[in-house]
Amino acid sequence: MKKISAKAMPRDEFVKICYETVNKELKPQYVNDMKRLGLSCDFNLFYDTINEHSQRISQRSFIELYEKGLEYRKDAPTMWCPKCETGISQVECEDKELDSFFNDIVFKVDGEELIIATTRPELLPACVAVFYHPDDARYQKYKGKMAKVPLFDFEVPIMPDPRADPEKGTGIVMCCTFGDQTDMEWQKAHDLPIKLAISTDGKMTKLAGKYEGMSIQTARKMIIEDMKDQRLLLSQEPIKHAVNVHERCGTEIEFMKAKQWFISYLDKKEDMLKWGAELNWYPKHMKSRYDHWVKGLAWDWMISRQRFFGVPFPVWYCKECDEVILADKKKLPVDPIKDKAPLAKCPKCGCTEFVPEKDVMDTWATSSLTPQIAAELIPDKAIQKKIYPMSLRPQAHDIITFWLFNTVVKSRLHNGINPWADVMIAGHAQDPHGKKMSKSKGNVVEPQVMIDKYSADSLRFWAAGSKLGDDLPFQEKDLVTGEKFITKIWNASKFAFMHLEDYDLKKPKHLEPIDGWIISKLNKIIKTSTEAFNSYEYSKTKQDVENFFWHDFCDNYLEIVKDRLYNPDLRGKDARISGQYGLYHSLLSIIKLMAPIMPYITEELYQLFFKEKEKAESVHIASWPKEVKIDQETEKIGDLIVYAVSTSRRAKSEKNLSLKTELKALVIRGKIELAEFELARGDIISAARALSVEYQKLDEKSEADFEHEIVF
RNA sequence: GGGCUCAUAGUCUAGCGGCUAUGACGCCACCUCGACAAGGUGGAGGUCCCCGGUUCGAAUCCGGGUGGGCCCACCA
Repeated sequence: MKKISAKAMPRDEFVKICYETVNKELKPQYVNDMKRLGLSCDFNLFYDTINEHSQRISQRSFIELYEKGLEYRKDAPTMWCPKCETGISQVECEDKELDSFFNDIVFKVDGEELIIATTRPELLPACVAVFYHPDDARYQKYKGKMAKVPLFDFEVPIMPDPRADPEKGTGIVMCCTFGDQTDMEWQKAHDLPIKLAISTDGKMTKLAGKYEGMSIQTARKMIIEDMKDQRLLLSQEPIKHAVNVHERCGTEIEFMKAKQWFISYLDKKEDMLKWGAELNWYPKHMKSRYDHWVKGLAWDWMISRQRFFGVPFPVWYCKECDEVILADKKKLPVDPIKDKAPLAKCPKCGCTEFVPEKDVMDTWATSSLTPQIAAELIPDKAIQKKIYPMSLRPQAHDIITFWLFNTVVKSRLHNGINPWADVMIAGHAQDPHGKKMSKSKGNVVEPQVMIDKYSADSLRFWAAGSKLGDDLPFQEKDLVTGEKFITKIWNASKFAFMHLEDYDLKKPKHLEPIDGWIISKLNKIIKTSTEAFNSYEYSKTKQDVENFFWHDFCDNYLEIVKDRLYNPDLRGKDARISGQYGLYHSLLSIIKLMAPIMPYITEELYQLFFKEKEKAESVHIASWPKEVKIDQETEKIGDLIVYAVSTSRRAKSEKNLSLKTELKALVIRGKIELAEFELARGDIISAARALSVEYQKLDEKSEADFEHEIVF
């Protein structure tokens, strides 16, 4: 926060401060944040929407669309903050509940009283008409008549219009050209005169007569007082109503008239729907937001803003005839305020003086070009072609209607193609109560603080925890889960590496059933995870891998394979190699599957051990694990081992005994053949700590798959 | 007011026609098992928001409510 006002200095100076803030403070901070978050980018290449490169492309876009006849400039109402004295866009507004009064004031028709309710009596001098609903019987008699405006004593027509709500106030409404959105629609629809009662600095204009120069609030008060005195104000009803205020200063916004630039696209709604349908939406339902937005479009795209900082329009106007003079496309970017127009005289009238366009483009006019801006960072045209159109736009759902939509529009208008194939729409982190985080509510959690306190991996682990597109409430305690996962995978890897020191990557002559079991289960996880990632369902991958790692791999597999790894003399060398094989491949795959979600810990483990055995320098460029085959028979034997182990654990736990307590005898019944059981016997004895293990085959028709008896 | 979406243990979440409803945090009991007590084993805790309907069978599908979220519109 610089706490400076653009009004207090020349534009040059203000813009310079903006540049310096962006380049020296914000950009390094953002880049640092992205690196810490673990974003994998080429940080030598970046754009911001205000640097020369982006300005050039943005201005070129403006010129090209103008040449295609897709842009025009005309008078239009614009939202205006009288305090900041600037035009503002809709995104800069917010709703605020304010106390106000419905004032019943007296208009006169042929000497008779006509009562109209208004919250804004100060706009009376700008009154241009009075409306009632065409079906409202009460007011039919006024059709075609004139109403005399109180205090100001001029007459305005009384007309029917369906936008007048019979239920509101007295059911009859006054229209002041720049009162609100509806007032402006009326102005357009009935071709009413344009009257401005308020100037750009929020003061009453000379239209207001004796109230000229007063602030809006003072004028409102004075007019109410005067009407009371003259018995023109019948009553005041206090109401609460929502008004649009400028989010920075909380000032009620006004509407002003100004010349604005538009991109003409309202006639392309059908095409827009087709363009949207050609995108692959993840998740699918997000497309409706796009469709709904397109169907509801009512205006062309206004791209000009009356602000100081932004991409300038590459435009001058002839001082005499207002002819548009465009910049030379080869000399972009230009700032018309500083630079000279490319012509000596106006081609239309010959005038030699030009007026620079002072407005700047709305930020979305430039942000909508991000695919082109990014692609053109690389000079090689062949590579540019590879990059644009792009494969994916990742973004959140709140800006589908502007960032996503506008980008599609620009790409189509310029090149006739969609900017990307897929769009992945994520949800938002919310506060612990499911509310949107916002500075004004004071419920914002800074990711950097959480990364400092926990880690980027934990934060990412948490963020990957909800379904794509769903919002996710943030609670700090949820980051503990990620921390625990990191510790667990560190410890499990430490154990694995210890036993893999002498492993030469060879396949064992005979694969023990539990080793085949973990590999087969692993293959299932690889399959589902790969499918999930391909449709951007990262939360499914996260959950599958988490469960597989923690329960199948750590709780069961490691405990069972341990004995063979520690005691090659007792269990045989090849039994140990079989364990090493299962251990190596399952852990490596877990690390690879988890790498996109927890890039730091997985890379650390890869560097510590796997790098010298595998070809790739980093886990993040290593080949994605391939599924081999799922072995149902081996899985059945493995399941029986796991059953035997967990059933003995439960028995010990129920007796409050240590898990290392030895069992005198363990009887297991299952559906596998005795010969198959013999392959599993060794692992069961060691993992269950049973002195003797007996197997009995269950009848195929038996309801239970497994049974057991335990003697302590 | 409109669109989309969500509702599952104290909290967060998975499942989206058929197992005893998943996992995590928290809670309780027990356990120093040669990776890990930042752990292990087990346990308690749920009218799967409400009301109807379809179905042999609904947390899951359909209709109607209620509540949350985001976006849009309104705001005389």
